[in-house]
Amino acid sequence: MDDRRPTIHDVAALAATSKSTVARALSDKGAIAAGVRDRVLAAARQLGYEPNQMAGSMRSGRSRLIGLVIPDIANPFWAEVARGAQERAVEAGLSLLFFSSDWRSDQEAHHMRALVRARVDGAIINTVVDRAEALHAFGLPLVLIGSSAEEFKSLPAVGSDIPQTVRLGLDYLAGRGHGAPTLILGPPQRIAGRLFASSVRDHLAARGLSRDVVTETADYTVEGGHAAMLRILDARHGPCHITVFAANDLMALGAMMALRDCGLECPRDVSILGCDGIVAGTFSSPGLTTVAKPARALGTRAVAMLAEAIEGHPALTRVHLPSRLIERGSVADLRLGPR
Amino acid sequence: MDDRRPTIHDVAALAATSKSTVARALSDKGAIAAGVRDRVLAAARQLGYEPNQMAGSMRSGRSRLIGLVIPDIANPFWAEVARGAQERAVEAGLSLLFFSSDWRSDQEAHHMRALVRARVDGAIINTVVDRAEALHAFGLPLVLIGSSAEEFKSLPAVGSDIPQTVRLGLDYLAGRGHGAPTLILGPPQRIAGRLFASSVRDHLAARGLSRDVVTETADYTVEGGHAAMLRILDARHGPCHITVFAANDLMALGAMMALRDCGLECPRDVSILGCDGIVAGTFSSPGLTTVAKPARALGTRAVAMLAEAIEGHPALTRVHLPSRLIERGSVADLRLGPR
DNA sequence: GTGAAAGCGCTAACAG
DNA sequence: CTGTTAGCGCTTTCAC
Repeated sequence: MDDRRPTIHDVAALAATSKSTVARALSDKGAIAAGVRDRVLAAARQLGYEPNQMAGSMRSGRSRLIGLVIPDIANPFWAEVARGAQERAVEAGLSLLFFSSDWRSDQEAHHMRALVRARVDGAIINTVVDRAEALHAFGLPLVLIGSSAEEFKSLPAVGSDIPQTVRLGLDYLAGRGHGAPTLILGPPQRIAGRLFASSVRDHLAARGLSRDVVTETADYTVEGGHAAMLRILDARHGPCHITVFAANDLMALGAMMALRDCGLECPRDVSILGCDGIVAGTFSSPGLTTVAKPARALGTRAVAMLAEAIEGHPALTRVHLPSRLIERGSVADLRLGPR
Repeated sequence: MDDRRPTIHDVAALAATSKSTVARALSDKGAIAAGVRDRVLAAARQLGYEPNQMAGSMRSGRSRLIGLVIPDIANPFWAEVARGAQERAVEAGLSLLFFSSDWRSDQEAHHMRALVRARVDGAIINTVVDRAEALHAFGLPLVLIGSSAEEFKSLPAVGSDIPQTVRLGLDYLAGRGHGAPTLILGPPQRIAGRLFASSVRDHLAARGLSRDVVTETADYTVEGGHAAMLRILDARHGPCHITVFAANDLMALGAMMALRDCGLECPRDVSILGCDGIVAGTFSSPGLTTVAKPARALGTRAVAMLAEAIEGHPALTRVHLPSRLIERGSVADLRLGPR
C-alpha cells in the first residue's frame, strides 16, 4: 500500500542530478545554480521528501534530539517545566525525548541508558541519585534542573533560588505576625528538603531567632501533605494558631484539605503557605498563598543552556531564577490580635 | 577529555572476535559458544558499550521511537494521558518524542514533519486538523487520541465514550431534579464540542425533552470558563437556580471561581458539573462533581494499540473507554424543594 | 559457530 | 558549480 519513503537518491534521480547537489540545495550550503536548486526543491516537494535525520546524524554526530527526565509529569509544576522545555526545544530545532523517573533511581538509570542508546545530544534531568559520578558516567552533556542540582557542583544547572524563595516566604509570614512555621518537606533522602530546611534555619538565625523548627516530611503529593497536616494537628498542644510552610503546593493543598476534613478553618485556625505557584492553588477557598517559582522559565532556560553546551560553549553556569510571592488568602494576618 | 563512545568494533577488538559475533552475543540471536558470549559481554561492560540505536534503526527500519502530540501538557488531563503513554512506552521498550501543539494546526503539522524526519515508528495524536488526508499524508502509523478522533473514521483511535459520558452527567443531574443544563463547550471549530452538544441534545430528546440547550463556548482554560460563566450569569432572567455542565474541568473550575467573584454560592445558587476528573477538582469548595475520563488508561491504551499497529497488526480499532461519575458537592439536590 | 561483506540514507571531502 | 567517493555503526545474509 504505502511505498517506501523517498530518499535523497530518489530526489536526485527525479531532478536529474546527484545526491550531493540535492543535499546542498536542501541545506542551502555551498554555491548552487538557481535553476538546479529550484528543480531539486520541486522534486523534493513532489515526492514529499523528508530527510532521514538518523542517517544524517550518523555522519554529523548530532542527533538533534535531547532528553528530558523529570520525576512526574502529573505534577503541574513539572508539567509547566516540560512545557517551557518543549517550546524552547522546538525553537531550537530540537526534539524532546521525554521520560518520567517517578522518583526512582533505577528508572532514572534506565532512562539515561535509553537516552545514550538514542544518542541524544544532551539531556536535562532532575536527578534522584546522589552521586555525581553516576551521572557523569553516562558521558552526556547534562543540565540539571530543580533543587537536586545543588548536590552536583560539577554540572551546569538551572533552578529556583532556594534561599531567596525561603526568605520571601518567611519575611511574608513575619510581616503578618507569624513566628517560625512548621515545615512540610519532601522525602528526607532528597537534598531539596534539606536545603529548604537549612535555608529556613539560617534565615531564622539571621533574625536572632531559634534555629529550631518543627518539620514533617511527605512525598510531594496531595495525600502526603494531607497526612502530614493530620500529624501536625495531632501533635499540637492547644488551640493556638498554627503556621505551616509546605515545600510544594500539592502538599500545601493536601494540608488545606486535611483542615477542612477536621472542621478547622484556614486561615483562621491554621495558616498555610505553599511553594511552586501551580494554577491549582487558585481553586481552593481561600486561594493558596504561595512562593511561586518560574517553572516555565526554568524549562526554557535549561534547554537554552543545554543547546549552548551542545554547540560547544561548555559554560559551567549555575542559574538561579528568583521566585515571587503570590498572596491569595491562606495566611492569616496575626497583627490585628493573634487568634 | 571525553573519548568517543565505544562502537561494536571496539567491543569486538577487546573480545578478540568479529563485529557479527558481538552483535549475535548482544542480541542473543543465533547460536554462540558460551565462552565467547561471556567474553563479549564482559568486554561490552568494561567499555561501557551502549549500542547506537540510530545505526541499528537504519538497517532494521525500526527506530523504536514513537511520537506523542497533544494540545497542552499544562492541562492536567493531558499530563495524565502523557504519563500513561510514557509508562507503557517504557514497558514496550519504546522512547517517546513529545510535542505540544498548543491547539495550532501549523504547529501540529510542524511537529508531524519533525516526527517523520526522526523516522518514528508511529505517533499518537490529538489532532487539530479537520481533514483526514492531512494526517494520512504523513505516511505514519497513527493512533488518534481523544474526541478529535471521531472525525476520522479511517484511523485507529482511543477516546472516552462521549455519549456515555454525557449520559452519566445528564442522568445524574436529572436524578437530582435538574432540567437541561447550560453547556460550556470548547472552541466551536473543534469537533469535541459539537459532539458533546449533540450527545446532550440526543439524550434530552430521548427523554422527551426539548433539544434546545443554551450553550457558551470557551477555550478549555480556567479563564475561558470564568468568562463564560459571567456571560451566563449576565443573561439569566431571574434568581432561579442555574445548572452548568462544562466540557472540561478547567472551565468548570473557572466557572466556579466566577461564582465566588460574584458573591454567588455553589451549589446553592448555581450547580456545576465538570468533565475530565482532574485532581484539582478536589481542591475547590465545594469539590467539583465531575464525569471522570480514564485519562491514564487512554494513554496506555493508545501506546499499546500503536505498538501493535507497528508490529504489523493493523487493526483499525476504535476503543471507547467508559467514564465514571465522581460526586463531590458542586451540584445541588433540587428534589428537596427547588430553590 | 564464526567472520567477511554489503548496505541502510546521508554528509563531507575531494576531484573534476 | 557539480559529481564521485568514502564512510557513520550497525544488522544481515552468506560462505567458511
